[in-house]
Amino acid sequence: MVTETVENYLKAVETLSRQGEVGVARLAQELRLTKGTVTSMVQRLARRGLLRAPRYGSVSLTPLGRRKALDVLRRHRIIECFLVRYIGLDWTEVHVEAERLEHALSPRVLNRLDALLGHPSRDPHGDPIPTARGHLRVAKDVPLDRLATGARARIERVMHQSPRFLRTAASCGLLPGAAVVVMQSASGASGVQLRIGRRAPVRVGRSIAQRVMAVEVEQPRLRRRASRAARATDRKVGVA
Amino acid sequence: MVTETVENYLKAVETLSRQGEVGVARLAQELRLTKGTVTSMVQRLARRGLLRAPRYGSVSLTPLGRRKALDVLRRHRIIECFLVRYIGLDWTEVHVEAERLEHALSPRVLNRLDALLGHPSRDPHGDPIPTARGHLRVAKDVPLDRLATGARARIERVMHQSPRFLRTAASCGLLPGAAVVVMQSASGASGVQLRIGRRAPVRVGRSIAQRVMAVEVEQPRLRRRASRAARATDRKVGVA
DNA sequence: TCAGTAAGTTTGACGAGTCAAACTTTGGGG
DNA sequence: CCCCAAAGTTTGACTCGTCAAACTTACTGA
Ligand SMILES: [Mn+2]
Ligand SMILES: [Mn+2]
Ligand SMILES: [Mn+2]
Ligand SMILES: [Mn+2]
Repeated sequence: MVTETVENYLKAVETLSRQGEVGVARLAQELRLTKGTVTSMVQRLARRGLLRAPRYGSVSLTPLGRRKALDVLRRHRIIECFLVRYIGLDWTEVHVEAERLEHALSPRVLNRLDALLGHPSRDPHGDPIPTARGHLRVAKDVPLDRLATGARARIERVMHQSPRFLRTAASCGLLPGAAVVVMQSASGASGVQLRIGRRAPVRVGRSIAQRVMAVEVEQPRLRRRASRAARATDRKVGVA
Repeated sequence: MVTETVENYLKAVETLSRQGEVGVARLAQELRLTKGTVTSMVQRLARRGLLRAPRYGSVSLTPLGRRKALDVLRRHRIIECFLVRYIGLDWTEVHVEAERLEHALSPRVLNRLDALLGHPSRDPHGDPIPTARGHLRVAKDVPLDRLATGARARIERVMHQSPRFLRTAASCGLLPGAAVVVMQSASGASGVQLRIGRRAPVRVGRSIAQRVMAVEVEQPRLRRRASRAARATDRKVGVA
């Protein structure tokens, strides 16, 4: 039986592994546990065939483990969509709620929810939702601080789940779907200067710019409508 | 911290205590655990001030324990309403789903859900929903096998959660809100003969009649509209 | 009245999940 | 090349929730 705890470990390995090696220390930090605890748990999961855990090496998911991790991730993100759309929660707060509900949702209910939402492909933060068959689309977006001066781009996702961070991002219009123009690209520690939508240009610090992902837009002068999701969120957050 | 396990114990004590003494054996049966396990758990909960557990006596809830039990029950029943109304699950199946979700719902989400549903006072089985302040209305309904011949009544609730049982009840029209006339009252083991709605009279066995609760209707000839809940359920179950 | 049975308790054991603290390995800077 | 801090592991202990099996108490009905 896969407990809530096990699901959380697997999900953590999956998400951390998208940004480099997954060490015990990193996992321990993510899960807010001690290193010793993580070492022993990781060894047990390896014995169960869910992880590979070479001694002193980087932890990785087996196909089975990955499958289960993506199942959890799918539940998590579909729940987030649902909480925003039907329950009326703010996108800055849904993460914690989903963190608990993701373990209590039967396949039945999940499927109904998915259908009710029209089979969404992204959650409110712009993160892709794994398919029911366990496939996760790889995003080819880039953090704002890698964009060159003059680039035009569309915000794809806002990484990092803390409400503090998300509120800050939202307050300057950095929401999935928003259009941005880079007035002055990031250099040193000074951050990046942006025009977001039709707002006055603002300077965005490195720590934020690193965590907001965007894709460059090819046809900049062609006026595009913001996506439905972006407009809905705008209303919710009170963006003009 | 109140774990899922503890919540289940408290809820079980609360519901069982409405039908007599709550002994360890009865609790063990309800929770599908051994007597020994229940004894020790019940003693721990007593130490925590949630239960009273006199040696060899009947278990009961302290005010604190009762409060927590009713909170869980409230969550359970609101979730059931939600699953029927928004997710489209059948009333015969919502119980198991709610059994897991009831432990994962934050007060925030619960309140939104409650509002979304228009603050329902009963769940799909007709069971009353405790208020947010922890008050549970006492029902003065009576099982079908206590009704006299000629009595006219309205079904209030169908006790017992097994899908098998609920499907059987539904198949002969015994749903909350349905109108019944007692053609022949229960006697011996023979069950009761009923006219349910406008259907042809049927004989309902004791085991069923004992678990379907009804209230006598004063003005039998005054044609009353079925409650909204009853009609919704009728559609779902395919009742004419 | 008292024997048999149902109800309740105790005991000893276990797996999951966790921590603190001591210990070992690894890898990069001097 | 070597040292040492960071990363990883081990050890010993603890709580929670559970079981099986032996034991004790209470009640019922003959
Ligand atoms: Mn979680
Ligand atoms: Mn998300
Ligand atoms: Mn439950
Ligand atoms: Mn119910």
